[in-house]
Amino acid sequence: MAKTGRRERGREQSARARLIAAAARLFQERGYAGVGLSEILAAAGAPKGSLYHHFPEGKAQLAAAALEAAGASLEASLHHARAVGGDAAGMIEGYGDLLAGWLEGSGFTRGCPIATVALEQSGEDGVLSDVVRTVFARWRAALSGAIAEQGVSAGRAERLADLALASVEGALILARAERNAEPVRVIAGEIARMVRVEARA
Amino acid sequence: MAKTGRRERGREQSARARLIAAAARLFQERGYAGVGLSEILAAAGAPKGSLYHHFPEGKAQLAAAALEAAGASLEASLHHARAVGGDAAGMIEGYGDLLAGWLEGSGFTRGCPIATVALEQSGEDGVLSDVVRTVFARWRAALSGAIAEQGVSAGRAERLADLALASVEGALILARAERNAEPVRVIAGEIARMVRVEARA
DNA sequence: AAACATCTAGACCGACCGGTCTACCTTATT
DNA sequence: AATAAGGTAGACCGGTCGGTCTAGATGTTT
Repeated sequence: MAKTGRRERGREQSARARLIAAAARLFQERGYAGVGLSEILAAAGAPKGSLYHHFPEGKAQLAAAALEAAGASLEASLHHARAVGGDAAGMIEGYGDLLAGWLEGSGFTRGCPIATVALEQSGEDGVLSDVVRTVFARWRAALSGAIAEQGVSAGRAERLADLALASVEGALILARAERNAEPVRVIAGEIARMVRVEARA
Repeated sequence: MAKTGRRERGREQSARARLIAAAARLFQERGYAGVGLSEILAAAGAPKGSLYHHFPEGKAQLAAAALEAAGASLEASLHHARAVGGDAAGMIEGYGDLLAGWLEGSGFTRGCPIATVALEQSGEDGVLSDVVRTVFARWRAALSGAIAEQGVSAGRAERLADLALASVEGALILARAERNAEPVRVIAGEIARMVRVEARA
């Protein structure tokens, strides 16, 4: 009656996990439409049968799982950055540093793990749009929660969280285009400074 | 010896112009890889022969022309917003209003005309990356020039221009995901306020 | 060991991809 | 009228797309 993951006992990643990881990385680099199944399969070292066994609805379902995983991972990093940085401003700085590091470490191919796919979705419909929405909502909640705890009103905290999120997302676009991660750190620092001022007031 | 456009005498757009306009719109909505040539051709009402006559290097060359055109158009709007808004802060607010309006008017399918394509390019190579880089550089120059004219030091003006550009770009991502253009206006207003404070100081 | 569900493996499919090529139509030049 | 050039039109091509399907390997349960 066991339900999940009773096969591989910790030694290697399951095919499912490898597919998610490969898809997340490739979609992050070149977007949903820009990556074919064959490339994901090759990167994951899995045949088509495995893909359609674990994700019967195909590419879209795999992408949804990949975005969810990437979103959860970044959310965890956000909470971690806050614990390390001490306050909300430190959280924002840590967030910027983390992403700037990813960018440099990957030769400027890996920015925000969901932004590219988010922008490719034009209509409201589709699983992917839903996932994107909830991931952004969770990131914003993490940010605004931390800001509100510093004595900023809830409404103002939400605005600042939006601003922080948007600024870093935008900075990632510019940084990738210029192949220079500095703007990400600078802009995150700028917003962090702004949050510190308002928290003190 | 006439060189250009001696055919259609003002009555209709040339096939070339229609191709650029259709491509710009579709790439803006769904990215480079997400749109096929056949769709662009259908939207422009042109056959393949025309495409490859005007753009011998194919899809990439058409996309480069489309991004360039969209970039120049938005740059002009930026200068216009400044003239109307009076100062750099007004320019930023006008910029945000313009894009928020686009977003709403298109059912949240049209955000930044180059961001989606920009994010799909992972390597440094390629014509498209070059075009993206120069378009961003021109937008930043327009912004930082306006800010610097208000008595802000050149270096600081560049930082603020980066911040404004990044914030609005990021806000467009969030706004599209949520199908709500408010964040764009709010964030543009926030940055405009920030610029006003620094200009006064 | 027999039966079973789970998962891997990849051949195969029709549709569509970007790109090439030839034929033709229209206009300007002579 | 003849010729040349600029531009339009779309059939056609090999390759790749996402997706389906059958077969078999791998355990697990009885």
